Formats: sequence, C-alpha cells, structure tokens
Amino acid sequence: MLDRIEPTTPADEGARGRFDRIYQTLRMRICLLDYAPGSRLREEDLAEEFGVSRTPIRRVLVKLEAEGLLRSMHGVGTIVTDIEADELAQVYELRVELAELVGKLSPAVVDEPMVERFRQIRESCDQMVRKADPREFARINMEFFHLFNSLTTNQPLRELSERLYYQTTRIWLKTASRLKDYEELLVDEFIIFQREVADITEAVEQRDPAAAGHIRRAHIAMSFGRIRRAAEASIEMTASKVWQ
Amino acid sequence: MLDRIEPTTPADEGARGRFDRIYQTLRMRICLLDYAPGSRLREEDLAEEFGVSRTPIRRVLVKLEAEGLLRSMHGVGTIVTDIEADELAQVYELRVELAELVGKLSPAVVDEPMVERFRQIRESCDQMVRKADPREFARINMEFFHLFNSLTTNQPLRELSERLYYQTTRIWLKTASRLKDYEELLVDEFIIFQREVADITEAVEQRDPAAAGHIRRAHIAMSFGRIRRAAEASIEMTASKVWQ
DNA sequence: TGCCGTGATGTTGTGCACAACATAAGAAAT
DNA sequence: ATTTCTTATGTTGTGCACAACATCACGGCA
Repeated sequence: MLDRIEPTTPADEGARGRFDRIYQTLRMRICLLDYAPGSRLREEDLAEEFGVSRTPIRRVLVKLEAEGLLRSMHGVGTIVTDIEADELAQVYELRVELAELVGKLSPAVVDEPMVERFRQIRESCDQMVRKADPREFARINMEFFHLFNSLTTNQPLRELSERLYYQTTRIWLKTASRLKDYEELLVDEFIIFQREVADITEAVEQRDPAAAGHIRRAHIAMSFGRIRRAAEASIEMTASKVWQ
Repeated sequence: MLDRIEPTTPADEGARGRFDRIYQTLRMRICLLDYAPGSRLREEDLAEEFGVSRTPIRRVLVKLEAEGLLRSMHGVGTIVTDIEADELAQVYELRVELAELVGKLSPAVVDEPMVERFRQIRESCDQMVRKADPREFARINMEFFHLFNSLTTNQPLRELSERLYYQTTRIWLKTASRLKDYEELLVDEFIIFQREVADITEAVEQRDPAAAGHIRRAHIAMSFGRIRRAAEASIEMTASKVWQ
C-alpha cells in the first residue's frame, strides 16, 4: 500500500522539511514587503505562528541573517535590513553580471516544456496587465526570475543569483512605493516587464540562452537606472520644498 | 584612564564577537583541511573547546552549513561536505568569472601601502619557496586571496568571491594531497603561484586592476585544469591496475 | 528647567535536560 | 548460516528557564 504523499503539508515533516518551509516562508515575506525594511520581528511571535519553540525559529533567522536579509541585535531585536543607495548600486552592479552569466555558463537544454513555461508566464502578464496590483507584480516577477534562472544548470550560480535577487528586489519595490506617482510608475514598469518577458521568451524559443542573458541584463540595469533617477528626482523635489 | 584594548582576546567580547571568532576559526580549519571533507564534527567537543555550551556552537554550524561547508543530519552528525568533480567544475566556472570582476567592478584606489602589501607577499613567496610546506602554501595562498579581493570595493562581490574561494580551495588541496607525486606537484604549483603573485603585483604597481583580474582569472582556471587532468590520470592509472 | 542615575520592561543569547532519529550490534527464529 | 527484529548507543533537534543586554520612563538633584 502506498503512503499518501503530501508535498506541502505542515504535518508529518522532518526537522529539515520544517526548517525549509519556515525559511522559504519568511524569505518570501521579506521580499514581498510583508516585513518591510526596518521592521522588527519577534522570535516569540514567529514561534507561536509556526507552532514551535524559539529554537528552530532562531535557526532560520541565523540563515536569513547570513544572507543579509536580517540583523539580530542582543537586547534590541531582529530587524529587516535596509540598503542605502550606494550599497544597492553595488549589488545591482554584480547582479547584472550574474544575469548575463546565467545565459552563458552551463546552459540547460531548452526543451518544449520549458519553452511552454516561458509562454505561460508571458500570458500571465498579458492577463494581468489591466489590474496593476503591486503584490501580483512582485509575485510574477519572482516566478519569472526562477524560470529564467533555470536556464543554467550551474547550481552555485543559481544560488548566488537568487540571493542577490531577494536582496535587491524588495528594496526596489520599497523605493518605488514611496515615490509620488507610484501607481502610474508601476503600470509603466509592468508594461516594460511584459516586453522583457516577451523578448526573453522569444530568445528561449530560438534556443539562444546567451541572448536571453543579455536581454535580462539590460533590463535589470535599466530598471535600476529608472528607479534610481526617479528616487533622486524625488529627493531633489523634497529638498527644494524645504528651501522654499 | 583608558581601558586596555585587546582586539583578539578570547575574554570580554560580546556575543557577536565570540560568534565571529568561532566562525572564522572553524572556517579556517575546514579550508586548511584540519577538518577534512567527509570528517565528522561533534558539537559537544567544539562546545568544550571554546568554553561554551552547544547553543552558540550550533549558531556557527548553521551559518557554515548555509555556505555549503557543512551538512548536519539529525541523529547522524555534522560532516564536512565533499564536492565531486562535476560540481567542483561548476564552482570554478563561476569563480573565474568573479575573479575577473574583482578587477573590473568598483576598483579600489591603489595607493602605495597597498602596493607594498603585494610586494610583501611576493617576498614571502620568495623566502618560502625552498621549504614546500603544504600548510604554509595554503596560508599564503589565502592571505594573497584576501589581498587580491581588496582590489574591489564592491562588498557583495567580495563576500561571494570569498565564499567560492573557501569552497574550492580545500577541495583542490585535498585532491592534490591524494596524488602520487604530491611533493613535486606542490613544488611546481608553488613556483607557478610565485609567478602569479609577481605578475599581479606588477599589474597593481601599474595601477591596472583589470589586468590583475585577467591574470588571476587565467591562473585560477589553469590551476584547476592541471589538478583536474592530474586527478583523471591518477584515476586512469588506478583503473588500469585493477584490470591487470 | 535640564541632567544624570536608576529601575522597569522587553528582547535576544545561553545553558541544560530531554525528545527524535539513525546506526550498529546482538539475539532469536527459520 | 542467514535473516529479521530488538536493543543499546551516540548524535542532532527541541523546549524551556534564565542570563545578558539595550532602551525608555521616571524621579532625584542641581
């Protein structure tokens, strides 16, 4: 008799399974700004929510801290890290290089099912373009990132690329949400993203992962450039108001 | 009255200081093969050695596991990870790219003290070339790595580069130590390394970090290529013996 | 009014006892 | 002799109580 297999069940999982589940959950929340940069996490609350004691929670927090997403301070609390402009620029500087490498190093064989996954995300964009929900945008963006990342079989590259993604995207979203014309900006960005997905899908259809990497690199760089200029303009505006 | 300042004292340090000290110590031991790949670590032993309980030790082990140097298994033990040829090739494939990026992204200003540090390591090589101690080789190699890494001010790049270094170098050393002509091979490698240090020092003297990056990349790739071919040849030999 | 010290409060860090788990040795049955 | 089940042993994982630490509010004092 076969034992029932329930991949995502919260019950009947080993210590490692539970660890991964909590880790993934918290990382997702941080990236989706459920836990905004600067906000505080209480170990006891998390322990209660996941039905465990503080001990396994602390394990997860240590790993998230090792990846630069959290910072625990004795007697103070564990806060979600924020990144100022200078360091963010450095992370992006590196991230664009890795994006290009995803198309270059150890490319995966692109079969029809994989092309189909790209097409599906492209269609998800088309359907979702009318209602510009920030959280949906973040979710699809993340989904597309993981799909793009699967273009390489180089596991270390995947992991580091993933780490930089989770580090930067949340700051991008936070920065965008604080701008004046947030709604319109998001609509614009979504349309641009839609084009990016379409272009990369075409490259994948032509079995040209290197081209996909170049497109991706360009879009990441331009996306950061736009948000950076918009943020600087916003600062300027605030400053000029002060000086009036 | 000034309080005495002892930077590396084991006493009177905060929780974070102790954490970093134990972490650095264990990572160094793993890289220098004091803890060889496949060997087991006992949390209780480490706790006793560092004069603490298992709890802070486990913190460190979790971080080391997040970096792929350890693997803890419930009821079994925490063992030092080993890397087989395929994955090692992938890590190197990525590491050479990052080495080149160190010379490209956010280059640090090369002042005279920094050049002097390169010259000092070059002289250390010259002095150490006669007695080929594997551990000394590993130590100087590591020291040079950190110096080379300081050619970029891109902090994320430094961290990831460091991670790949600690991941690969120990496997390189372990593979080398198992070859037939271990002694002679190490002497050859040391001479080659000496040349690498000299070449990169010259590039640094000319304030050309990009050139330093290219040299470094080439040497890392060639070093891996040599050890890989030597290991494959060794395997061939063993196999042929079996078939005799 | 301003400033410094002192205690109250809340948080993370530590130590310890025990549970969960894997493995190997040994006994019993075939 | 082989297999299988049980048991003993050793290891990591968990829960809990308490220590260490930082912060803030409050009150004494100049």
